[in-house]
Amino acid sequence: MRALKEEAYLPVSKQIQRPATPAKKPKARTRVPSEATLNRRKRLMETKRSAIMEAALDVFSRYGLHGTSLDQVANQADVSKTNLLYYFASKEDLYVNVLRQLMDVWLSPLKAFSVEQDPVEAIGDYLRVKLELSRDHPAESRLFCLEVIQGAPLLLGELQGSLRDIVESKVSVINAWIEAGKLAPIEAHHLIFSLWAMTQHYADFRTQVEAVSGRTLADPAFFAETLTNLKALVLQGICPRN
Amino acid sequence: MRALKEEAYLPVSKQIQRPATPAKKPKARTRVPSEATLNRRKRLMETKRSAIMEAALDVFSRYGLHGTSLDQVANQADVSKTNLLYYFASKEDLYVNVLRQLMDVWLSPLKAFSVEQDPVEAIGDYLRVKLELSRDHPAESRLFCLEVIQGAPLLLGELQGSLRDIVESKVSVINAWIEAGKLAPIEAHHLIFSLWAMTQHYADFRTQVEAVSGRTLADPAFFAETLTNLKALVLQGICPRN
DNA sequence: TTTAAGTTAGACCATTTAGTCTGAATTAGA
DNA sequence: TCTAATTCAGACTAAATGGTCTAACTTAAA
Repeated sequence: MRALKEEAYLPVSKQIQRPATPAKKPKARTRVPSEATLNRRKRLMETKRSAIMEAALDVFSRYGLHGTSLDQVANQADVSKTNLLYYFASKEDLYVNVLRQLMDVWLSPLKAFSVEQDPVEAIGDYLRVKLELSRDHPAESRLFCLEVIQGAPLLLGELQGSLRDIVESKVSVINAWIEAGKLAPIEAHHLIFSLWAMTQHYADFRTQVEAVSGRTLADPAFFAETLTNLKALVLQGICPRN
Repeated sequence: MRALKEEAYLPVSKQIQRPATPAKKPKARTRVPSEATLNRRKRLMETKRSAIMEAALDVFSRYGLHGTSLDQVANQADVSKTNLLYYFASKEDLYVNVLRQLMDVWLSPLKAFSVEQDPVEAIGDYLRVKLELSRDHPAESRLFCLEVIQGAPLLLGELQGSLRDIVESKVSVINAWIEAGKLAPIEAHHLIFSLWAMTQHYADFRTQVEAVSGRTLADPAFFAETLTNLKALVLQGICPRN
């Protein structure tokens, strides 16, 4: 939601404002807005910007980049197309911005893993948090999936960079757990992939899950049942113990 | 690949051929093609039809329905656009045909489950077969995923019908295994969802898997490693035994 | 050779849609 | 009140594209 490079996103007119020389001709009474004013303005615009991006996320995640028109997004955001293009240079620009914002939300839960934790608890928590994301942010999950399926042309850098880095660091954590005898030996990458797959499945394949089982994560009982079963599967497996 | 209602797909000109009265005026020397001729023709056309559908699958799975143009498909299939539209009434028609064909391939492995089998073996085999599908038919996996993500407007009937039926019957099998003490108690639907998710992940998120791990299922060593780990995870879980 | 189906290139049309431009209305700070 | 940023409706352009149509060419069976 945050984490954007200051005014990088502001419309051109805004960007070139505030000349380098603070007050060239103070006596001339040319309107030089105060800091406070600029900040308020900035906040307002950021709010609207966010609203547009939220609408875009919703529509893009349902119809894909090419299946979505700017008019659709503008309608959904309750904004004129002209105004939309005042905030974003192009459809691709909007799409990229939505995707980048998404990555932040999407990858943060993994960062929680640390060697000091009890692995059973850590992984149980991770399943819960990811499943909550699937329940509360299905659009993010689906759009991410859509993008990756199509080769992630716009995210490849992120995937090979920050994602890969964070995964590697967590692989180390998992390996440490295994060496300490707290976890059965398993290749950590595959464990992570499986955790992702199992939890995101309930968002991405929600239609199929609902068609087959008649239920969704929105149903609290189903959510609890799902979490319990995923934990049992991952932690205990399906072969009876003793 | 098969299973289409006889001539249902043939171009109009073909369909209204062969008048009900077999040989109204035999002496008139009007060309009435022999059975053999018609069959050969039909085979040839079916081959070409398949080639077009294969090309379509490839392109659709990469760019989605809306991201794909008929020209792209025609080029990929090495056929003129006119010819393509001679075989398929419209882009949607082509798309639907590709999807339907896909479902057959996609759902067959699950049918193998039966109560008589040893569950460990059956589920291990299932993981292997599904992982092979992810390796050998990634386009099918991705297109299916794309369609389901977007609400499966064209497959919803199938999902609620034949898919649901087959899942229910396999749920019974799994429950029987559990009651026989051969499997730890787990909700069968979730087990099935997890098996799907874990295996298809390697096709659908192949880009991400490759970005993070640097490897794909095309690498035999990676395939074997993946299968071993998925089996271990599902069967034994990650908590150390004894 | 004749014929009909299959095939093609390419012109063509209609629609959608990304993006531009204009001119006016609105808002809010100075 | 005055000004500049913001917002809007709507006309407009340019490109892409689904789909039609035609006229010619190919193929293979009769």
